[in-house]
Amino acid sequence: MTVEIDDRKKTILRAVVRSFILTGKPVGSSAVTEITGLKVSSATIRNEMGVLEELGLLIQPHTSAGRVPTDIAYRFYVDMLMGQRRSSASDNEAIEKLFNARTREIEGLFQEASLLLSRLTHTTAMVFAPFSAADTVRHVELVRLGDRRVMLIVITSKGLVGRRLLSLDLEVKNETVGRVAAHLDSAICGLPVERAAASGVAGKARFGEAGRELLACALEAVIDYLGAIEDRVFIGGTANIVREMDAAGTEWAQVLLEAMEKQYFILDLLKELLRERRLTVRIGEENSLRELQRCAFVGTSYPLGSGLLGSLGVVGPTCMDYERTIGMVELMAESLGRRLLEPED
Amino acid sequence: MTVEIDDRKKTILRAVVRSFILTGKPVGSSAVTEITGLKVSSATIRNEMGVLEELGLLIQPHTSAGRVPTDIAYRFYVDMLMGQRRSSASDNEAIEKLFNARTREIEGLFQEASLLLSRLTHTTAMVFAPFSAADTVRHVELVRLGDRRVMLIVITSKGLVGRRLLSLDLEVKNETVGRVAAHLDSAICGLPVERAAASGVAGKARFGEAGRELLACALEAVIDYLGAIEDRVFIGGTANIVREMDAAGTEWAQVLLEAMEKQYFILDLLKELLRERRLTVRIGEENSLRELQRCAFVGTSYPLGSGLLGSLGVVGPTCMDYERTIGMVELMAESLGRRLLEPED
DNA sequence: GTTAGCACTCCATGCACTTGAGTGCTAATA
DNA sequence: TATTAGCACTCAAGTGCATGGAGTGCTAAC
Repeated sequence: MTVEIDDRKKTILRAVVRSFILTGKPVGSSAVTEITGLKVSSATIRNEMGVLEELGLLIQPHTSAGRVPTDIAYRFYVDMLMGQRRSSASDNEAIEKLFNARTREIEGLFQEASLLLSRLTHTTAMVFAPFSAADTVRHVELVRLGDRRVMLIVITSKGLVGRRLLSLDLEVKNETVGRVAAHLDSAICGLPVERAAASGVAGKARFGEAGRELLACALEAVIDYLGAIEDRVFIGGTANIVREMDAAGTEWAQVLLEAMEKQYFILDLLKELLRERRLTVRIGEENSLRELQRCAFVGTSYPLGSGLLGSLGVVGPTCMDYERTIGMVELMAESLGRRLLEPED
Repeated sequence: MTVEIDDRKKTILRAVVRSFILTGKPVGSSAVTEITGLKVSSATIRNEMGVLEELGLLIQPHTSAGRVPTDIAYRFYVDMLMGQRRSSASDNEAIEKLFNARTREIEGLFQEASLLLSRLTHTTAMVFAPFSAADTVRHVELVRLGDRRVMLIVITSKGLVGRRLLSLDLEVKNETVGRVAAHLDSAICGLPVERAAASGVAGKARFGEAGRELLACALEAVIDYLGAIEDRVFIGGTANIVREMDAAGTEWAQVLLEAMEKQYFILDLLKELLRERRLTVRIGEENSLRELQRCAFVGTSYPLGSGLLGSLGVVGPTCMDYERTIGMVELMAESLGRRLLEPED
């Protein structure tokens, strides 16, 4: 049962995978002879390819066609046959350019990272930035927008900002809003979440009915914000789904696009990477998400500062250029991490 | 030259448009007879359709096929033939449900509005929220994230929040960051943008070299933020592009998806709506954006509070259900506006 | 173990043919 | 003068069939 995969078989398999990735067409025995330069006839190659088919590494779309790699073959290729991870100087340059702007909004940075990664790899890229576990409140601000409408802004000790729109039953005056804000700010600043609730309501007697409503409402929203994990996913290059997937039909592309739009769906995948802490390649049915079982996923994690990790990855066709894609993902993770950390760390 | 479009021609045109929207197939003369119930033979209908074709309202895909409406026909339909704008009770309910949550992050509100609108209309929806013209600074906060990394947070009088990541050349201590923040906050709070720059740098002598660098850097970022118009576009339902456009080829869908990803591209379109201040329908080549010239666009504006306007719209195939789409867009604009304004306004 | 040779399979292409939907035209009709 | 029945015509789409070619599997010889 245990058939040895000798060097020649490896050479042949490598040739089939590379050729198929390049052309997208089934690879015949004579093509393999040509590519590999092996000093054997196509008949010998055919025999070998027959064995590889029995091993489940190759399949024929139909009897008289060339061979196509299976998911297992891609896995074998990535694990054993792949060459050096590639990234060209111009890619490096593009990434450098992205990161050397001195000041920039961080959301924009992640978004552009995902767009650039998708462009460089011709896939759909996603960058996950877990902003969870914000421990204490640094500043609370209330902004009156109308008689019954107030905006709450929370800044946490980690520099996260939350906004909530509060709709009140009673009208509040500008002055009341200011007093409630000051009270709230001084009452709960620096406190851990679990104690904020109790401290906030203390001293509420000082306010009128409208003020008390605002205070309760704002406090609820603060706790809600702190409790909710504000994880953000940035997705770029969704257009590439259509380009790469037209072979598999438009229906398929649509399903994938919908999955991308429901970001929480992708979230689990990216969270797993945080646990893995190293480059991960999932090919075809290795993906637990059904939507991705016809795709390949390449992802890794990156340091986000303060010991936290983020993750990023791309989704593309199983016949992607693994060397390049893996190289790009690693390069982007490294560059992004470097940008977010102090040089000294 | 001026051929009268009499009632019968209108009836026929209406039937062709409705049938084509429903089935997507060219409409023949006998089908029109059946739909309209006109007491004339199909030959008469043929004659009339011939005239409508000469007028540029109908075309035949090929000689022996039925007729298909042109963009001009859709325009005529929307202007003259369309029935009541439709919106069902269940649609109303879905929108109500979206808006009756008491507290909610405003970004999330816009995002979900675009998703819901896209689902209800089977199109790609976009909601534009112009947060520009933030006049004064309400609060400035600096958060130290590392030795040379500080996050700047700006809150404006309108409740907008800006974040910028500052990378410094010199190391700063926590205490310095706090002092600089306090100085900056008291110096520029409440000032209009144009005076913030001058006031901020005053008194910088109090700080050490690192502090002065931080101050300069932060001030620059504040001004940058206030100057930059933080307009946001929320897009939902991009998957529908693929579903609706498969007839027109995948290449087309890809172009449109890319345009959606470059949001600034869509921005001009949505900004125009702010000037129009009423429901706008652009069919096919009426769209100035080349990417949309095979689509129809339906959009309108909505009140954002403080006299500001936002806009929203959908992009779909020219053969969309105009009654329903227009109804939905209007309903959503109205509901969103109502949610954002005080009931009293 | 390798190879040449050959029969075989199956896809793709092109061609001829049919079918059906729908038109345009014309001459008769109300 | 508007309408209509009738008919010839057009064209897309589907079907059946022959052909070529790419590629395989098998076998017998090396």
